[in-house]
Amino acid sequence: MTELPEASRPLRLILDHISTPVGETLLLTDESGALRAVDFADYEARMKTLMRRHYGTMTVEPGRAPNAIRNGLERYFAGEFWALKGLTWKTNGTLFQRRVWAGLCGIWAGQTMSYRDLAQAVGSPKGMRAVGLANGANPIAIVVPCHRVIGADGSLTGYGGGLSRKAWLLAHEGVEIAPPRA
Amino acid sequence: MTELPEASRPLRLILDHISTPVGETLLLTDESGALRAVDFADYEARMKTLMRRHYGTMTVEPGRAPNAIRNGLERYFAGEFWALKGLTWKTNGTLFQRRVWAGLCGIWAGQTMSYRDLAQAVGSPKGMRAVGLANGANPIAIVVPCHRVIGADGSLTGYGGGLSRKAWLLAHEGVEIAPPRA
DNA sequence: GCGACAGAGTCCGAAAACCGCGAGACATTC
DNA sequence: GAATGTCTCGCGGTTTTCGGACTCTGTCGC
Repeated sequence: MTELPEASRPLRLILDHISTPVGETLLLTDESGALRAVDFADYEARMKTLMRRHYGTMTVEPGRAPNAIRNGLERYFAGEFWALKGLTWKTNGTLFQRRVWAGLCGIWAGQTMSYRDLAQAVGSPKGMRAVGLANGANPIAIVVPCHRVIGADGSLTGYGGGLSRKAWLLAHEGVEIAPPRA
Repeated sequence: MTELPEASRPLRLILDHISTPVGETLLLTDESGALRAVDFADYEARMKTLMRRHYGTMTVEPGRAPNAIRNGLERYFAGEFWALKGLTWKTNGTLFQRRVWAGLCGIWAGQTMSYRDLAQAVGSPKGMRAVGLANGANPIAIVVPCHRVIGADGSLTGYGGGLSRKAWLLAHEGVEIAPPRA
């Protein structure tokens, strides 16, 4: 992981919870109010290792995320999908990861994209598998919509928070997906 | 956020219902107003898997089909069989399937054809069974009259929406069919 | 640093299963 | 003997399934 100049002082993060239709969800924000992570409560351990990889040492204390962020998520779950567009978030991944995550933000609610096509879009036509990895390393679930990437054949194929959540989110956005293979 | 090229946007479909003498019926139309599927409400699941096979992922939202289509079907059920001739529909099957479906449209109301003869007509003299499959995969019931194909011995033999509907439709069109059993 | 390895994928080919049928071979019924 | 019924097989296009090969990147161990 590249080190960034800010490393001088450990990052101070604030941990908040909200409850959503897909379960208790964690919000990690920094002192400037920017979103640093969104993940599901049952994956808290993974989120923390991810944060540590990206930011080295840091402090985490319980608190309340800015209202803009809490409201944005609530409105998303109420059906106003565009409410996530304006949220400010920061990540610290590799160049390739940032490209992928940026690409994700180009997929609107109700759309999907295959790993292959996303790989092509970010300039690594054959890197669909790598895109899968970068996707899985996305720290900001839901807001950076990694759940909108599916297999080239239209199957769900995988999601860090569990396939059922991915299915729920896509259905919520009005996308028809093949049933989980019977 | 970087501008990313065209995420392949899934097909947007509109789902409408009409009630007919053979039961509640589903109409699926696309944004251009073309018919993409007609099926019976109690077979909705099958219709969706069929759509998914043909179009991959898609979004489906309730709405109203164009009046031309609704009226066409109503007039058909009122006895004006030719009212379906002008409707525009689109399908996405294999070459063979398209040939079969095109062949179906050559059978007028009041006529029937055997699977064998239809197979011959589309250039696969021995492919009567394959014709049966293609027939069953016809997404646009009634409008593409797959119900007008019957066994070589004049029996009904099969229909995706149930034999009773096939019998009703043929009777409605004035075709005499041997009674189911004696 | 360097190298091995795993992973939220995809394409390809082959084989098998699936059927909305037909025809031929027989058995059974008047 | 015809008429009717059951059975078996051949037919041909799709779909599904299964392996295998190929690909690119981040991580971890040395």
